[in-house]
Amino acid sequence: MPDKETRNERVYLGLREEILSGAREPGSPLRTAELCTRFECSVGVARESLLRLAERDLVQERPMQGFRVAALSEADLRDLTDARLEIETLALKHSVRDGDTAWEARVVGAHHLLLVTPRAGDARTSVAAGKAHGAFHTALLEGCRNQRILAMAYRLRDKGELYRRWSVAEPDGERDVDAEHHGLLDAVLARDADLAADRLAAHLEATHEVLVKGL
Amino acid sequence: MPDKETRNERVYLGLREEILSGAREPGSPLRTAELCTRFECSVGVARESLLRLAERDLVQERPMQGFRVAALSEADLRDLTDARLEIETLALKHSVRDGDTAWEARVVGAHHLLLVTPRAGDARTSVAAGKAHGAFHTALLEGCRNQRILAMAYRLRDKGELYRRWSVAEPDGERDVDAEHHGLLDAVLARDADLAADRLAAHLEATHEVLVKGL
DNA sequence: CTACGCCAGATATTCGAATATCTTGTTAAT
DNA sequence: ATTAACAAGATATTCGAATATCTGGCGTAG
Repeated sequence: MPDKETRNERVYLGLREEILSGAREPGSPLRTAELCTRFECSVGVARESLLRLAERDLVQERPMQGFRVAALSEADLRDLTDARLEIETLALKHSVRDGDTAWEARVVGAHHLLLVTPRAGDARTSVAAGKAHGAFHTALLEGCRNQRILAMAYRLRDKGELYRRWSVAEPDGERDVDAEHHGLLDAVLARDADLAADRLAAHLEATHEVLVKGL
Repeated sequence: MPDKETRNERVYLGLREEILSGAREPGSPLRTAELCTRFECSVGVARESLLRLAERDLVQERPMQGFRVAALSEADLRDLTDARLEIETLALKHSVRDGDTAWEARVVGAHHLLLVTPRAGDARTSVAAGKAHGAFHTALLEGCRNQRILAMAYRLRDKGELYRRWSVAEPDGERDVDAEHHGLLDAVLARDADLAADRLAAHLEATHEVLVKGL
C-alpha cells in the first residue's frame, strides 16, 4: 500500500500550495518534465493536476502550448473584484440567513485567531497572517446552504489570494483593516445580512484599491 | 498530421454531446475501457476528458471509484434552480446594462429562430427545439462583460440542460412559454434590467416546477 | 532588406502495458 | 445466523516510452 490518497491529489495540493504561496511567478511556464521530477510522478498525473488547477483559474492552459501560472493584470483583477462584489456578498447573505449556531461559533473563533495572529507588512512574507485572514473570510461564507453559490465564492477567493500574494502591500494610513473585520463580525452576529454584505463589499473594494496599487 | 484539434477536445465534446443528448443515463458508470473503444483513444485521454466534464458538473468523480454521469435529484435541482435564480438573473442584468446593439441583434435573431422552430411535446425527443431554446437563453446573457459571472451562468445552464433532457415534459395548460419568452425579449429590448431579471426568474421557477414533476 | 520555408531541439500529447485498488462472492469462525 | 477474512475478477490509477506539435534560428528567394 504505497499511498492512501491518490498521487494526483498529492501533486494537486502540492502545486496549488506552491502557486498560492508565491513560489512561482505568475505567467511562468509549468513544464510537465519539471513537475515530474519535483513531485515524483509521471506526465499523466502532472497533467491531470494542472487541469484541475486550470479549472480553479490558478493555471492557464493553452492547447499544444502547455500550462502556465495564471497571469495577473489590472483588467482581470477588476473583473475578479466585480464578480466577488456580487457573488461573495450573495454567499454571505445566504450564510447570515441560513447559518446555524455552530457556524456562528466557527466565525467567532476564526476572527479571534485573526486578531491574535501578528500581521506582517508584506502579505507575501507572512504566511500565517495570510492563512488566518483567508480562514476568517472562508468561515464567513460557510453557513451558506447552496452548494453551488458557495463553490463559486470559494473559487473566486482562491484567485483573489493569488493577487494578494503578489501585491506589494504598502501601509495605508487611511485604512483600518481590523475595524473592517470587526464590523463584518458584528453585522454577522446581529444577523443583519444586508449590512454584512455592504461591509464585505466595502472591504473587498478597499482591498482592490490596495492590490491595484501594488501590482 | 492526424488531427488539428487535440484528441482530448474531440473526446470531451463527443462525450459531452452524448450526455447532454440523453444517450447516457444519469448515474450510470463511465468506464475508461468503454470510452477508449468508442472514441478511439487511450485511458489518459479519456480520463482528462472525464475530468473536464466533472468540472462542469456533468460528471461525478469519486477517487478510486471512477466516474459516472452526474446523478439527478430533486434536492440537487432545487439547489441548481436557486443558484440560477440569482446568478443567471445577475448575468442578465449585466447583459441588459452593458450589451451593445450587435448583441441586441443576436438576441432578436435567436428569438426568431425559437419562434419558427417547431416544438415537440417531449423536450428529450426534439433536439432542434432544445437547441433553439438553449441558444436564445445563451444569447440573452452574451452581453455580460464580466467573464466570470458569464462563465458561472453558462455552467449552471449546462447542468440545467441535463435536467431538461431527462424530464418527461407533460403539457401544462396554465403555462404559455412563448409568452414568457416574448416578455423576456421585450424587457431586454426596452433595456429594463430589473424587469427582464424578474421575468427570467419567473421563467426559471416555472420551468423548475415542470422539471420536478417530470423527474 | 524582408518575407517565407525548412531544420533541429524542446515541449506537449498520446499510447498501452504495469501496478494498485476496489467489489463481489465464498468460506470459515463465532 | 452473523460477521470476518480471503480470493478472483473487474476497474482505476500510474508509468515511461513513442508520437505529434511548437518555437526559434538559419538560409534562400523575391
